[in-house]
Amino acid sequence: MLSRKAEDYLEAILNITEEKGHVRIKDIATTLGVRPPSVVEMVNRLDKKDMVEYKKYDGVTLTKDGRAIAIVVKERHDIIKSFLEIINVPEKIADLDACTMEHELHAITTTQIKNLVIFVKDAPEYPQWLKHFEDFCATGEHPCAGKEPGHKTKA
Amino acid sequence: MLSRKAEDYLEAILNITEEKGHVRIKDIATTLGVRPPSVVEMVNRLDKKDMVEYKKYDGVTLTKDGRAIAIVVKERHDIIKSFLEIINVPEKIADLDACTMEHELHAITTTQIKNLVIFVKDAPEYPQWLKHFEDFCATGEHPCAGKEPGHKTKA
DNA sequence: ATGATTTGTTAGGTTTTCCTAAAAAACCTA
DNA sequence: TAGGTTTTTTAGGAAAACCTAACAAATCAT
Repeated sequence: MLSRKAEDYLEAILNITEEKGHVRIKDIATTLGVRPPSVVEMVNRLDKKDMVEYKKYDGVTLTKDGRAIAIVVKERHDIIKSFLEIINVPEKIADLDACTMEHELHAITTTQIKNLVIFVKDAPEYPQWLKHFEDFCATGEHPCAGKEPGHKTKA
Repeated sequence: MLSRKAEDYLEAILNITEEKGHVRIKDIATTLGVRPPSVVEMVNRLDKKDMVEYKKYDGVTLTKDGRAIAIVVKERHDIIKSFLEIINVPEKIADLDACTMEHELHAITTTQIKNLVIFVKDAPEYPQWLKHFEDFCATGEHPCAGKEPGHKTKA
């Protein structure tokens, strides 16, 4: 198993690869907000674990394994970010917090968040409950409170 | 600022205090799945930061500051766990993953998750959309698909 | 093509968090 | 209370991430 940080590096390498085609130590350092020597150290470790191929003074490339992990992490990131945006967390904060949550969640949890995202995005129309949720966030009142017969707190 | 781990220790100490009244090194070790020397080390550090009071061979107690932090973390934990259970993550997994998520989320994110939880729990009745979500998880089909006029993917 | 600049690497050091093994204190029980 | 058990503490060490400072390689521009 890789550490969170190792996963972060792989994800960054994937992103840079997709954006620029080839990955320099400096790019990784900038992306992750660390200094070049830290990158060299981690890249060496990832190389030892066959997650990247790395030759001194040359670029870094993901191996099949490394790429697979990077893609999984990135997908988790996107799903979590989508979920956060659904509940009206601003985009930038959603992106940041997705970075925190993208590691170490149980597969079932990720699946359920994913289900919720798809449930909302594939809905025939913009869901009523989300409109209600927005109202609720704004006013603290249930838009449909008092209209219903039963008035229990949860099932 | 405290590290995640430091927060975990404070939370554990709070929980043990509430359950047992007084906190032994061994209890913390068992709760967190670490060895006693690790606990002694951390407790010393927390003592230096005035988060706990600790006297050798005697118990550990939270200071006002330590208690305040522990309570915040625990509340976040409970909110996140509630949210996960709403989207049908099993209780034990929800509890575990809440441990991961309870640190380092932006205040806005926590607030929005909290809003969602309250929105559901305070609803006049068990929400229709959650029933639909459950159906969707089971079948992969929107219960109301095809019934609506507009058929767009999201707003 | 050589000197300056940028980029990358090495060396050495720090902090956090964990560990094992061994010593010390506290505790129980006969 | 003496002996044995449990708990706690100390000592010493390891791994993961990070850093700065200094050196080396590569690149660029005249």
